[in-house]
Order: sequence, then C-alpha cells, then structure tokens
Amino acid sequence: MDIRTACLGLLSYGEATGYDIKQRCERICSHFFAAGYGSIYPALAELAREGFVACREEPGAGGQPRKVYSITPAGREELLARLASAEPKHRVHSDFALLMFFADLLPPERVDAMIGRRLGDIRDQLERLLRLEAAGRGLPPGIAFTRGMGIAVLRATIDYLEANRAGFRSTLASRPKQEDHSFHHPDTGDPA
Amino acid sequence: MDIRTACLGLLSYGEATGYDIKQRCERICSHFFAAGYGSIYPALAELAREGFVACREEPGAGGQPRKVYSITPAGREELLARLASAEPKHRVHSDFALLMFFADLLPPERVDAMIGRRLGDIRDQLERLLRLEAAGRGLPPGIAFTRGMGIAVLRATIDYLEANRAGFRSTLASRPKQEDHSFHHPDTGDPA
DNA sequence: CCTTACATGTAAACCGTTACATGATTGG
DNA sequence: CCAATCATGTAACGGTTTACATGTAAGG
Repeated sequence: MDIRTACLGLLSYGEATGYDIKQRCERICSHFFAAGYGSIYPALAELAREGFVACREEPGAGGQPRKVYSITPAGREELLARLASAEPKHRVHSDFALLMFFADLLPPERVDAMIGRRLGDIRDQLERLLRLEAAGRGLPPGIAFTRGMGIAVLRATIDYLEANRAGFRSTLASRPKQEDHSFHHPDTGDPA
Repeated sequence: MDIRTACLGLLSYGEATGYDIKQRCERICSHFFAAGYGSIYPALAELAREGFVACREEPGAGGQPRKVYSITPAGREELLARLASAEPKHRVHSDFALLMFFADLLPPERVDAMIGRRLGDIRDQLERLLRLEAAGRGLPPGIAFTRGMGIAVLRATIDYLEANRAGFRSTLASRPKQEDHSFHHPDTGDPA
C-alpha cells in the first residue's frame, strides 16, 4: 500500500495538515508504518489534484498559512476501493537483526551495547503506545487492535532480549572469532 | 545496510551461488530480511568487481555452469568495516496492520479472513524457524539468537491474534461503519 | 506432458528517503 | 541568543521490485 492511500486513510479520521499527519503516524502507527515529509507533502498534493482531498488554507501559529486537508466523498470511495484491493503484506527490514546475525564478527561489547540501545528504543515505543490509551478513551476499534498487537510484539521482544542478552554475550566472548562453524555443506536444514 | 553487505555476510558463512543465497535467506532470515534475484545477482557482480568475493565457475546439475562465490580476505575486511559503521535500524512496513488500522471501513468477514491468512503465514514462518534447529545442530550464535528472537515475536503475534480475533470481529459487526469517533480535536495524546 | 526446481542475468519503472531551502514564534 | 516547534515544499539519489529473457533435468 502506498503512502497516498495511508494519508487518505489517516484523513478519514479527521482533517489534518501534512505536519499533523506525520505526528499522528508517529504517535499511533510508528510500529508498523513510517513516512517522512518528503513523501507526505507530494502525496497530499497529488490527492488534491485527483479530487480525493480538499485543501483549506488557514493562518497558523505565527501568521504563516497552513494547509488543512480533508477527505472528500470521492476520496472516501477511492479509499474503500484501495483498501478492498490491497494485499495484506508484512515485511520487516531489520539492520539490528542483521547485525546480531553476524555478531561473531563484532566485538562482544559492541553487540551488547547495540542490544542495550535497541531495548531503549523499544521501551520508548512501548510507552508511547501505552500512553495512547490513557489519553484517547475509547479508541476506534482498528486503532485499539493495532495498538494491542504492537504492545504484544514489543513486550515479547523486550522479554527475549532481556532473557538472552547476558547468555549471548558470554557465548560470544568464549568464542572470539567466527571459527569454521559449518553452514555450507548440508546447507542447514533439509534432507538433501 | 544494503544488499551487498548482506550478501557478503552470508558468504562469510560459506561459499554459495546467487541461487543458494536466496534460499539461505528464506530459510534463516526471512523474518527480518528479504532479497530478490534482481538484487542479489547485481550485488554479487559488483562485489566481484571490487574484489571482495571470488567467483569460481562449475558445471551444475544439468551441465549449465553455476557461479560459486566465496569471500576473499579483502572481503572479510570490508565486511568488518561495514558492520562496524552500520546503524542498527529496524523498520516494519505492514500493510496487514494498516488494513487492520482501517478495519471499520471494511466488511468484518474480510477483516477476519485477512487475520486467518496472516495467522497461516506466521505459522509457516514459525515452523521454518523451529525446523532450523532440528536440522542444524549447534547453530552459530548469531543465527541462534536471531532465530530465537523471531520465534518469540512470531509466537506473541499468534497469541495476540488468536486471543483478539473473535472480539475484534464482534466489535466491528456491532458498529457497522466508521461513525464519527473523534480523533482530530484533542489529537489523541498530549496535553496540547 | 507439465510443473517444479535449478540457474543466471538485464532493464525499466516505481517509490521512498535524505538533504536542501526557508521562515516565524515561543521558551529557556 | 539558541534550540525547538510549527510548517511547507523540491530535487537528487538510492534502492528494490517486476517483467523480461533463457534453458535443463527430474518427477509426477
């Protein structure tokens, strides 16, 4: 699903500026979706060109004009169509995991430090999601569902990292460099 | 981290053809990294040009030549340098979650069906990771660590989905369409 | 006979991220 | 005075996906 659809969807929850959309994303769906201004503004401009959103100009804080976008009936229809034809893909791209994957090529302290930093990031994300309920009572069902899913995954990750950090570190320390642990011949897995 | 580095890393575990690399990826790190042939082959060609991998041609099954790549000492050095300077980013892009996020715009049966399909995918992935240990005894520490992390996250997701599927469905059914659940005025969260 | 697995590669299209460019206001 | 917040946008670059192009061998 592209960013245009996501913006349209976010706008189905109420009008917003490009800036607002980014903030909303970060607050409520940063655990499975991210977008930068460089994607959002052009997306909004195109949606406006296509008539799926309307734009109203307002003087914002400081006298500079701000563009408040709202979804149009045509936009709602389009959103429904796009959601109906979207495939529910799911992909994770984790350099953190990749680095852990090659951990025996790195100094154990660095690996441990990375785990520490990652734990910090995850805890921040988790707190953000927990705060979300405290503030917005009676969240829309979709938002509550994805929030719960995020919390479950984040907690599981924290638990795993905390439970295995020390053991991983000592395993790495006791086996300084990547010795020849076979991984090529039987190609790890199938009967072949 | 780009695909070139990832290929170099995979080759640090033993020589392989482009085809092998893709299979390995799918078997052991598909839960946090993916690459298609269209990325792998050019990556390998460039690494060879730079002298980080060596290429040996062999007659493969069927008489067609296959190119077996192996990492060179220069490649090992380069890999170390790249891993040392890599930032441990982590990003999830989930259209599945996005669709759940906008669930009240979709027919409840479709939402439920998507959850069912997703559960199937996750269970397949989980099984693949579980099989990995049964086959390759004594996995390298990094691989064992990321495998464990994947299993933990996958299990947590399955548990969440199973526990909340029915409730989500009935919530959606009892509230047919996106009524005006405010999400704009207090902007969900902070004191502003 | 047909499909799956093995095997390699190119080119174009599509998308998104990053960096750049600008500017006012508020609070420390 | 400096940093942060609010606010909008463009352009270049980098990266991946998809489609195209080709061919053998084994198994059902």
